[in-house]
Parts: sequence; C-alpha cells; structure tokens
Amino acid sequence: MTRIAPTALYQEVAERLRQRIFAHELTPGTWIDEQKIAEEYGISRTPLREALKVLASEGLVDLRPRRGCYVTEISRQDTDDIFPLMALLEGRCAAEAVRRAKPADITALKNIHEQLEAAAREGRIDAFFESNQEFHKKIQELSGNRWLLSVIQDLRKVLKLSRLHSLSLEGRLQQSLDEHRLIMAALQASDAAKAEKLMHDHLLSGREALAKIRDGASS
Amino acid sequence: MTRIAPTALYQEVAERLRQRIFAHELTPGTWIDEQKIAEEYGISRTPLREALKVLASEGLVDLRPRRGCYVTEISRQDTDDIFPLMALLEGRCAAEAVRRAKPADITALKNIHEQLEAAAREGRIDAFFESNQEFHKKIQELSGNRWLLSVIQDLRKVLKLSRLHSLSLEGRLQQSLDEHRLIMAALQASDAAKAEKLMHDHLLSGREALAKIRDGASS
DNA sequence: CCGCATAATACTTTATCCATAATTATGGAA
DNA sequence: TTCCATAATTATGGATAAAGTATTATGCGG
Repeated sequence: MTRIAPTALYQEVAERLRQRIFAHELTPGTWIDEQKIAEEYGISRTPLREALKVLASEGLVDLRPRRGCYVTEISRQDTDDIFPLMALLEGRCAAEAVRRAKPADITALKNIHEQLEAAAREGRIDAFFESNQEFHKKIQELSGNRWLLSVIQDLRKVLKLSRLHSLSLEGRLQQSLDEHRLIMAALQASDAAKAEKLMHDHLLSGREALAKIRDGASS
Repeated sequence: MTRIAPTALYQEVAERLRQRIFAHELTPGTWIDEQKIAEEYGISRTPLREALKVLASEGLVDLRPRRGCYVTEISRQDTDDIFPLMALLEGRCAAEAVRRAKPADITALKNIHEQLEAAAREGRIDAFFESNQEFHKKIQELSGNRWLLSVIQDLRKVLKLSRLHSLSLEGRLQQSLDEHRLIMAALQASDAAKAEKLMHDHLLSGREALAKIRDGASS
C-alpha cells in the first residue's frame, strides 16, 4: 500500500512530540533524552534530531548547543506579551471575516457555535475546548489571509505550553460562552467593527482569567 | 581558543543560506542540491539537512517530501496579505514604543534617523536600506514585546524573498524619507496615535510602490 | 507515431558509527 | 570537612553508507 500523504518520518515524530508537549506529559523545563525517545519510537536519532529542529523554530523546545534539548519554559512576561498580540490579530481576523464571509460560511460558523453550546450544556469540557478551537480557526480561515492565520497558529502553539492556559478556560466556561454568543451575533449582523472589538476583548478576557489563576496558585 | 558563542554548525549553515536567498543568488523556485551545497561548504549532508528544516519553518524554503528542497516562491497574493499585516503590527509597535520610550531612546532613534537623512542626501542606497532597517528594528525593540518583534521579523524575512521588495524602495527613496520624518516627529511629540497611523500608512505605502513596480514589470 | 510500461539512475531518507565536549563523581589536599 | 582538580562516562553533533522511492528515459506494442 502506498501512502497517499507522503509525510516524512521527521514530521510524524515532530507531531507526536508536539502532542506530548501540549498534553503536558513533557512539562516545560524537562530535558528531552534523544536516545530514550528514539528507542521508544523505534527510530534512529537522525529523524528525531530533525524533528527537534522544527520544534525549536516553533518555539516549543529550546536547543542549547552541546547541552541538549529542553521543553521551553514560558514566563509571565511571555503570556502578558502574547495575549494582547493575539487580541489584535484575532480581532483583525474577525473584522476581515465579516467582510468576506458568504452566507454559507455564516451557516458553517453557526453549526460550530451550536456544537459549542451543546458541549457547554452537557458539561463536556473536552468537546468545548475542541469546538472553541474550531470556531476560532474557522474565523481565521474566513479572513482569507494565509499569513495572518499562520502567525496566530504559531502564537497559539506557544500559549499551549502553559498548563494554566487550558485550566483557565474551565473556570470561565460560562463567560467564554457568553462572549462567543456576542461574537456570533456580530458576525451574523455583518458588523465588522463590533466583531473586531468583541473578539479583541474576548482574548483579553482570557488573559485576565489566566492572571487570576496564576495569582491564586502562587499565593 | 574556546568559542564564546558556541553556535552549532547547522545554524551557521542556515545563516549562510539565508544570506544567499536574500541576495537572490538562490532565486525563488530553484532547487537546492544537497550534495552540491554540502560539498561546496565542505560539510556532510546531516547539518545541511537540519539547516534546511529551520529555513523551512521560517518559510524561506519549501520542503517537499521525497521531492527535495526548493526556494519558496512568493505570490502576489502573499505580499498583498503580508503588507497589511505588517502595517498593523508595526503600527502597534510605534504606538507601544511611544508609551515606553525614555528620552535616551528617542535620542538613539534620532541618531539612526540622522544616518538615514545623511544616506539619502549622499545617495548611498545601501546605507539607506541599512538605516531604514535599523530604524524599524529599534522601534520594534522599544515596544518591549519580544513576540511582536519576532513575528514582524519572521514576516520581513519572507518579504525579502521578493526581488521587487528591495527595488521598490529605491524608486521611492524621497517619499520614504518624508514618511520617516513624520514618524520621527510623532515619536518626539509622544503622540502614540499619530505614530501608529503614520507607521501603518508607511507600510501600506511600501506595498503600493511594490504593486506599481510589479504592474510595470509585467506589462 | 503515440502512449504506456518497465527499468535504471539519482536523490532523499534513515541508520550506524565515531569524535568531541560537557558534566559529574571521586580522590586528594588544604 | 570542604573545595578544587582530574578523570571517566555520557550525550550531542557530524560523517558516511545503505536502502528505498520517485522520476525520467527508453523500448515495445498498439
């Protein structure tokens, strides 16, 4: 059987490591033992090392020459820097999406939003996360700007390094849902300016929740 | 002699290739022959391949599995997408820089701007490019947001793929200088809103120049 | 004469091996 | 007992070789 999608081995390895990092199985600061991982995956160190180079330029790991590879530790300063940036970018996405969205796109968005509502009703946290991601992603795609999308996705990857990031959403599930409803309404009403501001504030609101958790945890 | 900065070989190779790509010695679309380059640099293919992975995630080359490595071809759509994004981001930088700049920072900026003026007076194109880059970079650093800076730098790398990009600046040297003067004035006056708008328009103005050259070239 | 299939060549990919550098542990001296 | 130095071990970085896959060219058949 020939593979339809000829992904190189190093790409698959990078993806598996990414998932382990996002799942916080590999926590920030931990050393990545090349030999151990290679053995574990049943591959040689060569593709693994290439995968680590990729993760390094994504900012997920820190490659210290002759010292080894460590999962990136993200600081408070970093999240404080990234959230306003994401707010700016995703706000722009929302505005652009309104201008370019066709009726069918709005319908698709409504479907995703409905999944979010359902997940919230049934208290399915994982599904809520999933739909939330999808909603944001869909809007980014609607913006029609490939580079805007890629920049946002890159930054989101870095944010996912923080364990607190996923925790923070749990604590404000209802609030997040409310904000999503307003955004959805603005999109339906084709109000670009409103959608931009709502999305912007939605992101900053996420930052606030994170800060609250962090302050609580450090006390 | 021990090296102060223990940079890995793959990093040096990546940097050399980057320069060759920016210098348009390796033009977009050309195939990168691993064996030839490795031989040329007197290294094995291992560090070269690692370097290519890095360049790939920077978007400078296109790594097609089992097909080889090609210098990225940037489309009109890409530049049309990137310039407004850069305008948004660099605009934000300017606003942020005004808020955070200390008197000493403004003085430093004025010095760089003066170099720009001198380069323009003496018609030193290369020096003008240099000072222009430095001026923008300094403002990005003043914004104090490491991530904002890195995103902008990444996008700028991609823009540099286009040969037209550097050409376009030559044609509008005087206009670019005028815009810089206005930005400098807004910075000195600590007018964040004005600096943001001027910087934003400055970038879009760059896009216009590029579009003009492109249309002229394709006629 | 054109199209398809097969074979050969070339390049990517992966694995193994070796050397160098860093870190840690142990021993000796103060 | 503690600190410094040296040696040994371990891990990273680089090179070479082998294998697998894709592409191209050539030959044969329709």
